[in-house]
Amino acid sequence: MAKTVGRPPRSETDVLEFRKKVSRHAMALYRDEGFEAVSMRRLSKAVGCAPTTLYAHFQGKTEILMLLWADILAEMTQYVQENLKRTTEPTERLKAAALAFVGYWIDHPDHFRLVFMSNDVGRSDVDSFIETGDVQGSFQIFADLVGDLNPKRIDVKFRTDALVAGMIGVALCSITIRNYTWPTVSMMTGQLIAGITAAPQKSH
Amino acid sequence: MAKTVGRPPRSETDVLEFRKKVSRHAMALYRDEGFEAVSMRRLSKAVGCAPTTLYAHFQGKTEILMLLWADILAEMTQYVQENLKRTTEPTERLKAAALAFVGYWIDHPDHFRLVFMSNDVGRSDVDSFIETGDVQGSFQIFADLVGDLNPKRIDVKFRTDALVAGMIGVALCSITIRNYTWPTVSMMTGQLIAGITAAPQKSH
DNA sequence: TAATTAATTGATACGTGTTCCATAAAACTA
DNA sequence: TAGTTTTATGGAACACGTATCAATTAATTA
Repeated sequence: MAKTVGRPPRSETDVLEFRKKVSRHAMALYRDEGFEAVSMRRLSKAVGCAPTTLYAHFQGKTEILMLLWADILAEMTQYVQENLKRTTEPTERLKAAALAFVGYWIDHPDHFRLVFMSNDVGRSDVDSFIETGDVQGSFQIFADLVGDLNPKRIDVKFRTDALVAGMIGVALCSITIRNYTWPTVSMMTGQLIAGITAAPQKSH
Repeated sequence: MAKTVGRPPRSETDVLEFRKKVSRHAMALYRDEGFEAVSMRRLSKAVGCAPTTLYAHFQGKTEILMLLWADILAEMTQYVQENLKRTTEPTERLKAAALAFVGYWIDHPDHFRLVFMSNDVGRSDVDSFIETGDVQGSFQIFADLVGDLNPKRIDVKFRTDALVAGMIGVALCSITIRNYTWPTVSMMTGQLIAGITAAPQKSH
């Protein structure tokens, strides 16, 4: 850790600054011209650096795409909260939140594909991202709502996780298998929530 | 429809034969060397035709990949049925089936990615495939099990679809978000099934 | 056999993610 | 200033999906 001869490594702030810059341009490209527009070559041109430089700062394209996740999840979270204020009854609030959650993804299928269907996600990438507060925060709403629903607060985390996974599945099916006549989102989320309010399972 | 001069179009059997041939080689490539190995150039080499010929027979790579779906779904269906025979009690049978379903995908994440996470699926492709009996048959098991569970046979289709979507979501989350400590598959599927056995929802 | 129509081929092209490597620039210490 | 170390750059390369288009082969009827 002693001072060494030569050019010092990138300062912490420099690294963050560059990543933020890339994030901004990637988001602009994605927003303005869609998913296919955000390629390494085009992105590097927008940022003003060489394509290879991106690989010096990121492990690959996936790590860059994850920068967009935070924005999308934030937008989704806000949408859910907006459609939440209507009622105060716990079950109705949870129902409204679930409907908004699934509805958001169905209304923005490209966002869903970007976040949940990027095929080549290396495990380590996702891991580090999940530990960021962004994701946890996005799903904390549902933990709160489930907690309100179940005052005894038994298995709140487990039940919330199962609900979230189920909702993601409903969105996935509705988005990718369009021709099949799925039940309404309302019915499917209703059934998911019914699973939560059911009697506690016997542990085994 | 009158006889015309010149070379006639491909006969029905020729078309089917070629598609079957491509299917076999694609499956072999995928089984032996993994997903990345099945590329248009390599596949055409294996089949013994020019790469462009594949585009004369198929709309694109996605349509070829869907040939693999049938095999995978058949394998999955068989696995579910094998893990089904143990018990005769309806709820336990459904639980075992759900566990096997999700377990299969978790044990074969590459297959899951291939079937449910191929990103560029054109809608028409999927539509035509879904109408094939293969898919319907793969999920008919669950419709039967749900039917057995609920003798009154109310909303069997709706409840089954919601269950399937939920299970796919559980698999998706467990596969792609590895670092997060999800509840056990048993707990999550148990909650999904609890949603089915719950009292009928009020229609609205 | 000659004419005609469909199927197939080969070549070429574009943009893609990614990697390697040699070189240049930058930023620091001695 | 000279030396050293890191970062950035440019260029090339590889295989990929996909498209176009002219040339060729094949199969049929007149």
